[in-house]
Amino acid sequence: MAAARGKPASTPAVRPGRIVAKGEGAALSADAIVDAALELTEREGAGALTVRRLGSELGVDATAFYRHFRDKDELVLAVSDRIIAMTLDVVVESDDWRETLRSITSAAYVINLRYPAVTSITFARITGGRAERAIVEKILATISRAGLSPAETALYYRAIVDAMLSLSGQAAAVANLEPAVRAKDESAWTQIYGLLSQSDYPITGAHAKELAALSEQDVFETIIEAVIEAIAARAAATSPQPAARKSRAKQSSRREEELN
Amino acid sequence: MAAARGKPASTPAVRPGRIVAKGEGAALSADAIVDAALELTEREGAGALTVRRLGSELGVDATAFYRHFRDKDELVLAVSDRIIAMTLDVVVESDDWRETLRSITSAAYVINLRYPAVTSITFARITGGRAERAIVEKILATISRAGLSPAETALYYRAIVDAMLSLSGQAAAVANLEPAVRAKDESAWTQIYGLLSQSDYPITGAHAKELAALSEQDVFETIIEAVIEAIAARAAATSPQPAARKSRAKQSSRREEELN
DNA sequence: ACCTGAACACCGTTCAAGT
DNA sequence: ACCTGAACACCGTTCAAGT
Repeated sequence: MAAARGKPASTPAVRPGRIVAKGEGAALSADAIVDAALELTEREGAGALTVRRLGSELGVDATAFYRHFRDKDELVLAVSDRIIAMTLDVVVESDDWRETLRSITSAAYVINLRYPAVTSITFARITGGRAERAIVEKILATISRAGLSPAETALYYRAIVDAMLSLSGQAAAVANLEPAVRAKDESAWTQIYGLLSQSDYPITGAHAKELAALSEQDVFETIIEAVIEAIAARAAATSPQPAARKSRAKQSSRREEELN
Repeated sequence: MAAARGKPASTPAVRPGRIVAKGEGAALSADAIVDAALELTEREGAGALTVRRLGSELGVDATAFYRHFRDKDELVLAVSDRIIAMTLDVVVESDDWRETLRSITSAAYVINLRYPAVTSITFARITGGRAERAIVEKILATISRAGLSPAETALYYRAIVDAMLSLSGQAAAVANLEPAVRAKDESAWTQIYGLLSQSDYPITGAHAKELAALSEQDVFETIIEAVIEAIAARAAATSPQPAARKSRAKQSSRREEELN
């Protein structure tokens, strides 16, 4: 809608010629397209992420896109890698590997939900890009500090990452729903499950209020915490220093350093 | 392709008239459309689940569909509820609430993956249907047996269900990829991450072989097991009978009955 | 009461043509 | 070297018309 070719009426001081309405005068490039895709999808939601819409946003024909990306899939993976880069930017490293994992996973969750249109398409994909390689190395290095075997380190790496990505994907899918559909689903615990016959669904009835009160982020953190605890339990069970066994209780992160 | 109107050449003994090629002569109905959607999507994959394709499969005009469902979303939720019913059919109840949760979650995972096209659309949705209400009641009843407070029962219900659904959705999204794209992504641990510079990505290099060897189902079970252990740990920490504290070690399921 | 079929407003993508 | 624009083969959905 904004800068469609042929009606630049609302744009003041339009220069003549072919490449007129291009935002800020930047030349079309892969990076400029990724920028526009991020900005457009955050501003207008999942429905706006089309090749045609991107073209009109950048003031070029829709098909100019194919000069810079093989197809839409390649663009979406590039955008995803940029989102991972943003995640890495806000991660806080800690001496405690548990705290570092919490920082990485919650940063990923929050930032993925700023871009649900992209997240819902890429949460089961591999970008292979620079940021993805960096976050893989960082998560593996963090889990390695717990002291598991290589096979268990790999298994729990995947457990953490798949939980983080799949729950982000699920929350993103909810965010992408049309508002009316989303409202219907979100009110289910009070509007559907809260009104069921107590004799047919007694346990549901007994928990409907508590279920309605939960936030998606609480659930996310509960699952991540369960996986972190599983790593700690495995580490304690296989630790070469039996003295470290009783680190179950909360201690100051100073004390944890000895384990890393 | 199969029973498209106008070329019933391959179908023998075709009756004349308007409602000719309708499969098995059954009248068009919501149930028949759900049947056809399940069968079609399992046989031909995600791309086949369109209103037009469903019409030609059933030997009717594509838009006849709108006589029985408000829109495609309503159909997809009805199909999803049928998939939940299939899951309930294979669940094995155990005296041990942990075993019952394992049975429910792994049944859901396996059956969801038989219908990835539907699962990838519905894994973040609420059907509100009969089967969904039954599985909600069953999972809540099972977790209740662990002896948590109502608030914690609700929290861990959501943790188990969200993990189960979101990981099913992620695996389904992978299954829906075009074969070439899927093969590229699945070979990433050997083709991309296995070939990185050892000096830039030392930890990744040290774990690439182990990462490539993991199956998605192993990861699924690891996450579910972590949540089950978290429930058991909370139950042990808040148990009214301190004698039950040492139920950590594996015991015969006979003994567990006392806790339920 | 139920089904048909033309039509609408979209998609991603290809390709010959322009500059 | 890069962009244009017509065209292709699709989508979900609406609606007046048929039986």
